[in-house]
Amino acid sequence: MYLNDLNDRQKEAVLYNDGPLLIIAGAGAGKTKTLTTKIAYLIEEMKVNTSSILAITFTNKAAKEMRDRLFSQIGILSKSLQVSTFHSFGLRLLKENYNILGYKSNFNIMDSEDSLTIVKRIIKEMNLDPKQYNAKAIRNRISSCKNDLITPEQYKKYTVSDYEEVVYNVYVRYQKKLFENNSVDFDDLLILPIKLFTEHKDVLEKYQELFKYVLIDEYQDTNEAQYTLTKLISKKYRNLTCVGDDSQSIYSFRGANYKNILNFENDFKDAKTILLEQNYRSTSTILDAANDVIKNNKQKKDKNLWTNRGIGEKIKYYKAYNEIDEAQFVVRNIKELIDKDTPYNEIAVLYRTNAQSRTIEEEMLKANIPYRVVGSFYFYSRKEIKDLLAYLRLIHNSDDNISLLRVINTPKRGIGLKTIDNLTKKADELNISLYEAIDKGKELVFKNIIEKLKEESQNITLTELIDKILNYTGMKDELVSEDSIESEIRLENLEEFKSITKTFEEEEGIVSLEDFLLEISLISDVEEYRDDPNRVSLMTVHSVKGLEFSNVFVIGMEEGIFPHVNSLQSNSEVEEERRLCYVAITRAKDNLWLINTRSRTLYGMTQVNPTSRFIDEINKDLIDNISGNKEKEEIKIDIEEVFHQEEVDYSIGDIVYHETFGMGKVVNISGELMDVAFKHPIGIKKLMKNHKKISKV
DNA sequence: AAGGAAGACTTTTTT
DNA sequence: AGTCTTCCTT
Repeated sequence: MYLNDLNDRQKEAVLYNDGPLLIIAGAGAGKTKTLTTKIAYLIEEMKVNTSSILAITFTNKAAKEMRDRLFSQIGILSKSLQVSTFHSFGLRLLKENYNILGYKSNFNIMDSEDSLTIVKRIIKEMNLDPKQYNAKAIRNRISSCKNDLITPEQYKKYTVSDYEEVVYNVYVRYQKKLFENNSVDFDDLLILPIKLFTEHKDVLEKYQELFKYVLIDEYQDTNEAQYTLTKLISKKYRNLTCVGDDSQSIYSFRGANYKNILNFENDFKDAKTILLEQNYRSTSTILDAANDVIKNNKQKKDKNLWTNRGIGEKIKYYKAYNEIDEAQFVVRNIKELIDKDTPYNEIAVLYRTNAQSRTIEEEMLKANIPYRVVGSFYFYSRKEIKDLLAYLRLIHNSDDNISLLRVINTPKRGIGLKTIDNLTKKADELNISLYEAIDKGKELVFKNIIEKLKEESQNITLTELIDKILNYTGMKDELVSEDSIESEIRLENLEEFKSITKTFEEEEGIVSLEDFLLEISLISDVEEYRDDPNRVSLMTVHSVKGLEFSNVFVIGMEEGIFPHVNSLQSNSEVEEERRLCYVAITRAKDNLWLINTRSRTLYGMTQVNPTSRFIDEINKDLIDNISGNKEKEEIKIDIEEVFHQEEVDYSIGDIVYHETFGMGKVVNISGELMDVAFKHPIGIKKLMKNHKKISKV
């Protein structure tokens, strides 16, 4: 039976079911396979009820992957398993217990963009200088607090500066506002269940009894809130299996703490640990390169990954002239692969930042290669989609002030700032929602449209409702009459959205607006609905985790891109970038290309970046340089061209001269970078200390 | 209140 | 570079 497909270690992991178990699994060591086999074993051999099993992954993609595998292993039975991300599990708990927590059944989930809007409004309301108090920074801070389970009151105890005092006040208002809007944010999906469990022991016990077996994937990426939730739910039966790899921890910016792995044995004294070290994915060349890179990290648990797949091809390194050349090189090579009948879904292009996808996309379009950009921000963040969603939300929950403000004048209805001001005042006075406050004028016309939609929504499907929204609100007319290429794309996107709701309806039977809105807010990636394998994948290194491809191109292997500039100041952040690089390399089964450019235009500035340190860390014998034979020398020359030979020592207050920006003053120094203040309109610039363009005066 | 122009601002990663 | 903001004119 299926156990025969496993190696001894994996088998051991499947068969051990007496208490806490930690599986440390290197990349490609059959982590997911082990987990799914374990679940199959629990169900088929140990006769555990499917509803007693809780399997948690980190991303939707990973959850889908696990569901698919389980389906092929145990068939239809897998459909009744709870396999979800932490956030969607939190959502389930919230749906089942919202009243205990004081929410109404039609609560809604705010995404991070909505959160930002709220923070911006609060900053305005408090009459703060938005330059001094950056909304994004404050939102991130609030989010970190929440993920670390720090309440506003606890935060207040540690405030030392005026700035933090302000953050505290914003935090308090933010929470209040969310609650008033009957809304929760992403972080609440973790925090509220914890609150529920700690304040209502009976509820906790119910769920502990329900989920006798808990399995967590990508354990290295759990943050404090997730860890606490895990501990709470598995405390009674202690059948907790965590799988992870500290070398692949790449979410510390979200509060993930890979030390949760290192601490597992402390937290669960009788825990058993099993190491999976055989890699089934990559050639030894690729694996050696990955090991070469990761061994430069000081913080890690020692593992010895090995493979018997043979040496395979060398890693191909190419230094392009610029980012267009880089993209053309990639496309050229993809074409060659396709000519050799390589399936599209065995090819991936990986990059550090989303902004890099654009050039590749353009070249792919030109070359007529079908591709998909996997990742967030692609679809759901489009204006027309967000507008439509806001209408849906407003129909479902008219207390949702944020959505109302978004669409009350979209398309234009002649409702301006003044009207909204009056409305806000009235709503504040009477302590009612903006929607309720409407009783006259053009805004009443708007309200009537919503009322009509509300009424009609009772008897029609979601897809039909969307059609009505597009018609009644004038969204469609506006786009049709605009008659531009842009408006056409927007219309297409709306059609696409309808096909999503249709799929939703077909898969789930009839879907309520409520269920749809909650589900959709946790899914950032429209690709999850399209299952077309005949396309090349373009994605960030973060979103590729857990996937594998026969052929992998990693672009932008430059200092400042990968590792990213913002990480260069701190050792621990560079180590995280290195883990990220490790993830990128280990996605490749057979062929790996590492690519960078001599010069790159990004965000409107052309920069010349040195080759990524990660390339230098790889043993040269593993790499075949195909940029022409001048390679490494040339890279050296590049560095000499751009940087001073010797370190120049700066201190704050020094006057410097920059060839482009002129005279400036050093205002801050951190590591290899410094902030230099130049005259208006240049302002403060972050610069590399020993760049040739700068000299000390 | 709307539309357009100029100016400012941001540019890591995800649920 | 592209997007978002703000200000000015109509």
